[in-house]
Order: sequence, then structure tokens, then C-alpha cells
Amino acid sequence: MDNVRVRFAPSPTGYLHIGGVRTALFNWLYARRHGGTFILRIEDTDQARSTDESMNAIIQGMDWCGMDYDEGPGKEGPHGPYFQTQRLDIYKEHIDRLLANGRAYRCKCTPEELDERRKAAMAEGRPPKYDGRCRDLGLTEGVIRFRAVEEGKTVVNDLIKGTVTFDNSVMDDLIIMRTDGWPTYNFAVVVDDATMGMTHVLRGDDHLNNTPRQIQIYEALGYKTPEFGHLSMILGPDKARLSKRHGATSIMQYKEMGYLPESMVNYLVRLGWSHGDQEIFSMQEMVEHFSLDTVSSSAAVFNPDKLKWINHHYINNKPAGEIAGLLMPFVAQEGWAAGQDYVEKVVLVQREKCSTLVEIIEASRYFFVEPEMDPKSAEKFLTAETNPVLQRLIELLEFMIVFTHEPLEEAFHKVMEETGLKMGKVAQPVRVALTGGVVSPGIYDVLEILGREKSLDRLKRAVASITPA
RNA sequence: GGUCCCUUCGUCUAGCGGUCUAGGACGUUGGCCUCUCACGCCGAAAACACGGGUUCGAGUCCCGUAGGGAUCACCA
Repeated sequence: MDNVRVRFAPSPTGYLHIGGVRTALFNWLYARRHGGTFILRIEDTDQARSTDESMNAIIQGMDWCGMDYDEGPGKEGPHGPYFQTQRLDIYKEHIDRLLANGRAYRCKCTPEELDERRKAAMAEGRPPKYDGRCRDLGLTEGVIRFRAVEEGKTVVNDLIKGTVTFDNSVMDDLIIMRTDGWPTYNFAVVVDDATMGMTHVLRGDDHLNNTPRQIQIYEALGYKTPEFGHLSMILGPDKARLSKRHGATSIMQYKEMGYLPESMVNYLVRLGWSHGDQEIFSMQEMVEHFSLDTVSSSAAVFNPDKLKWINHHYINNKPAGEIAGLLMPFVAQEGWAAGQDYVEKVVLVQREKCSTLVEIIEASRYFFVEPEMDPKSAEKFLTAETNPVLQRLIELLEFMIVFTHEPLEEAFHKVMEETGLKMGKVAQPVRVALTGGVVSPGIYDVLEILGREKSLDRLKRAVASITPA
């Protein structure tokens, strides 16, 4: 399989969707696996709905995920341009060919008339297809329709679904050029995929029903058809196609929620593809093992819990310095002044209990600002009884030369010996004093990161807040 | 409604006719560890949609049924 050419062809009418990312990813992997070319094409013929923001979001999202393209916006190649709105001449030329060989004709039916007939047909239980009334009128004005072949069958040898046979009687004469002079989707994709030399078309299986009509267009134009592979859909928990009402669906939303790109890609690749029992894949491993043979043909429900688990994995396995770097924008957003070295120390002690960058931030406020005291924790652990314990600890810490794990541990043990209290009885009050709550990393780590000054400050304040018995 | 696709634990999946008393992962759950929360470790519950074939033998092949999804635009 040489010279593989595949593409991702989104329409810039919204943000880059999770489903779109997966489609892009499978194409990208296929290209990289086979040393082929990955093309990004922008399907912007619906100019009313297309926006530059959307296009930027798509490019940004793909970049974030680590999917680079070889040809596309900003990377002109031999088959450009890569915006459909810049390819009008190409479409016109192909329309002319169809008009010339009799495979296309003008139609003067108005949208209103068509709509009416469609409804009537539906009501009577007839298939709502165009009746072909303008077929042989030889009109010179109006939209242009493709003259479909209605006899026989069209077979799609799908790389994922297998052989799918369509009866041509279901085909009707679809409009290929609108009143405004722009081509419609089914025609434009064919012209683009053919002229851009695509060898494989991997896309969502919502396009499977379009494929036989597209094949007819390829044939009418005298082009060789590419290989097709239809990926199953990603579903929401209710088994309906994943959409905004299921929550976050834009890839950049996940970035904001504190997910790492490798988590998204790793999670998404496992939605429909597998390599034995392996769950964790680096990009390199994916490229190495990816195959259409192991792509599932059934739809998959998006599972946020598993995504979290994968994100937890990456947060805990990437170098802490990198995680700290990713955290800096979040730190800035909170308005906290801290250097990356300090953040890295926090990462080291916090990440094992966190699944997202945002969770690290939320669990770490007291490392950056004065904590808010949780009343319940204070009531339970900052009591008249624990007061002397804290006071004794303060004395010991005041005179400590190096404020690090081992001497801190020694100090705690000394207090425990003197008071006969167990670790839990000493650590919890300290934890509450330092963090305002009952959950934190190991107490020596908290003390060390906070440092002597802040630690003593908070301990003293806690002591002062306790009313003696 | 027509057409098309899909159907293994709640979820993602392994399985490509015998090695399946069906494996892994997320989640759930019991225990251990323990200065809290976690992590980690050890265990548990949990699935071949149903009915017919084909075959010596079917989760694996075929046909129905049911359920789910997609699609039927001068949107992509």
C-alpha cells in the first residue's frame, strides 16, 4: 500500500468535536502508519454557517492533540487550494463535464415545491425522492441535478463494515449545484477527493448512506473510486449520538478542564480500536500498531470515568516538571504568584490523588494562599485537648535548623513520646491548622513545602483560635 | 415509514469454529497498607440480545426476530 493519501475534512461551522477528533486521529494514524500523506481540507461551502473562529479552533485542536497535517491551510501542496470556497473553478469544470456527457441537467423546481411534494410523499408512505420531472426538459436555468442510475446495485466494499450493497432504485437525482452557484456536499467531496488524489476515505458512518451516490458520481466523472472505511459513531450515555447536551464535546473544553492531549488521544483511539489488551499507548505505539483490521464496526459510548483514569495515568507518569509547566496557566488564572519550581514541588505530592490539572489546583489552594478554615474540621481537631500538642510542636519547630522531612519526623516523634499520643492524634490537628481541612499530602511534605515561616504562622494562628478548656 | 449499519460484563473491549467453566480495562465492591485523602497490592460480583439453522463441535458462520443507531435537504 504505497502513497496512502487520506484527509480530514471538517466544515468550520462549530468547534472541533470529540467525534471529529477521533475521525481525524484515525486518518492521521493511518497516514503515519503507512508513511502516507495526511491532508486537512476545509469544507466551507456553507458560507452562512462557516466562520474563521471555527476554522482556527479546528486547527488549534488538532495541533493540541499532536496531529500535524502535510497539506492544508498554511501548507499549500500540489493539490490545493484546501478550502472549498477557493475551488469553485474546479467544481464548475466538473459540472460542465457532467452537463456535457448528459449526466447532469437543470431543474427549475423551487425548494417550496420540493418540500411540498416530499411531505406529500411521506404522508402517503411513498419514498420521498425527487420525481425527475425536469430530467428531460432541456432547461438552461435553475439548479443542476445529477442524473442517477436507478437500475442495478451499487456495492461499497467498506474496509470496516464489509460489503454493503445498495439497490440503485433508492437513488434519486440529487442537486449538485445550488441556485447560488455553489456545489453541494456530495458533489464537492467527490471532486475534491478525486482531484486531491485520496486513496482512502475514512469518515463517520453517518456517511455510509451517501457513499453509493458518491460512487455514481465518481463513475460519471470517470474517476477511480477510493477505498472507503466508515467509522462507527461515538454515543452519549443514552446511546444517542454524542452531542452538546451530553456535556463537554469540544476538544478544547477538555483542555480547559485539565486533561492532557495524550489522554484524549489515548482514550479516543481505544474507542473503536484495540490492540489486544493494551490500554495505554504512546503516539508512537499507536502509529506502530494501528490497523483498520482491528477497528470495531459497532458504536461506542463515551465514558468520562475512563478518560479520567487515563488522564490520572498521564499526570502521574509524565515528568513532574512538565506537569508543572502545564499547570502554570491555571496558577496564573487563579491569580497566584508562584514559580514553576514551587509548583513542581506541589505536583510531586498532589498528583497521585488528582485526575486532572484542575483537580490539582483545587486540592492545592493552601499551598498558594491562606487557607479557609473548614469549621467541622476545626471543631473536631482544634480542641483544648490538642492545644498543648500544637504548642509543644511549635517550640520544637522554632529551633529546627533544616526544615525538611527527616528532622520534621523527629520532632513529631518527640511530641508523640512526650504526650503518649499516636501519630493520627498529632498529624490531624497539624493538618487542619496548615491546610484548613482534613485532606492533604503527607504532613511532613506539607510542612516542608510551606516552609518554616508559613507553617509556624498557621500553627500559631490555630493555637490562638482555640479557646482553652 | 424506506434504506443502511450495529448487537460479548453498567461502559470500552479481547475473542477471527474446538485452548471459553469467555480474558483485560474503567466503574462498583470486600480486604490489606496507612498521619488524613489518595496511590498501590490482593480478592469479589458482573456479559456472548432471542430463535432457528450449518457443523462432530458456534461467542465465533448463515437466516430470521427484537432492540439500538444512522440516513432520507438548494447542511456538511
